[in-house]
Amino acid sequence: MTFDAIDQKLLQLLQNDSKQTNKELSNALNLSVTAVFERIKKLENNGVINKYVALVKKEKVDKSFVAFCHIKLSQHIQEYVVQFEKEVTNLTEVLECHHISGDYDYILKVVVKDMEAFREFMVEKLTNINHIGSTHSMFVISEVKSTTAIPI
Amino acid sequence: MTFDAIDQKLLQLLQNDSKQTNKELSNALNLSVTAVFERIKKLENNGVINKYVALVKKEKVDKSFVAFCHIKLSQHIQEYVVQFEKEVTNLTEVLECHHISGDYDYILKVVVKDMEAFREFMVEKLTNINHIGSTHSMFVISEVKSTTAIPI
DNA sequence: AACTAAAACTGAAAATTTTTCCTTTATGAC
DNA sequence: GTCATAAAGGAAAAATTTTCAGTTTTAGTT
Repeated sequence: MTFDAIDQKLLQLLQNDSKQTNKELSNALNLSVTAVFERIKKLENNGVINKYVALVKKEKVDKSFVAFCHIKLSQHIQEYVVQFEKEVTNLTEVLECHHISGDYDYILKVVVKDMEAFREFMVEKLTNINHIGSTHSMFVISEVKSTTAIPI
Repeated sequence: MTFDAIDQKLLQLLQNDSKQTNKELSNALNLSVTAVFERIKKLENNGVINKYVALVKKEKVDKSFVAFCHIKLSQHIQEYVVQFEKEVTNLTEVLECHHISGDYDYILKVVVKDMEAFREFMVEKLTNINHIGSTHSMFVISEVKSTTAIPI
């Protein structure tokens, strides 16, 4: 699909606050409520808007510790790759897993309570997955920026 | 604040789909609509729920290229740190910036159109920021898992 | 320039949801 | 048992979403 300037603005607004009413959006965009409604539905139907979610502040739910883990597989057999990706996806502590270029195969973003919980996660969950060759972890000292808003 | 099992379930539900009506949530939780409403308001007021956002599929807005950039500052003077963090925060292509332990000072998640756009981003924006010592980029080959839902 | 079809817009009405208000229930302290 | 507090439920009110019918705009064709 194709976006005009209004769609772009609308996506920006919704990426920052999806609880705005169509009336508020219609004011911001100088459109009628119905026009806003229809544009949003179109963006949803075309899969541009994927889902709507509540973002939880991790400190408030006692998950303040964030780490990035690099992982290398022992061998790059397809079977191993598929199994690793499946198992890592099932770990709720792993918010993100990306297959990347470079020295390591994957980078994971892991969220847990504290360093001790991270140790447990590594020992009991992550390294229990088969075919992991080596890992290298980096700990987040402070979160400088974190947004879900894709530039549009 | 303190969470009971219902709050936890509620947060899980809202982290996965914030567009569910209170009636749907009340069914899932075996509660009245009002009770759900009040629990949500409490979670919002206590800052547990930070915001509600629309998640956009990056492929649909022509931002399919994701890279992680490691950055080392030339010197760790506070002034340099503050300035770097401020400037990097203003770059819309940078969705995340974390100050981390390890060989590098920061890790960034960058979203752009393609490799060519990434090159431009590096040359014209990122390395224009003062006090950057060195960088090292890793490109995402495939996104194995990506969620905003913190385990609760 | 006039015509047509499609897309986008508008305002009003209908349907649904959110929010308020008041009553009831459960829990723990005295 | 009584009181105080917190959580829950139901019903009504307020607000929002969604539908609908009709109009305007746009783009392409003749």
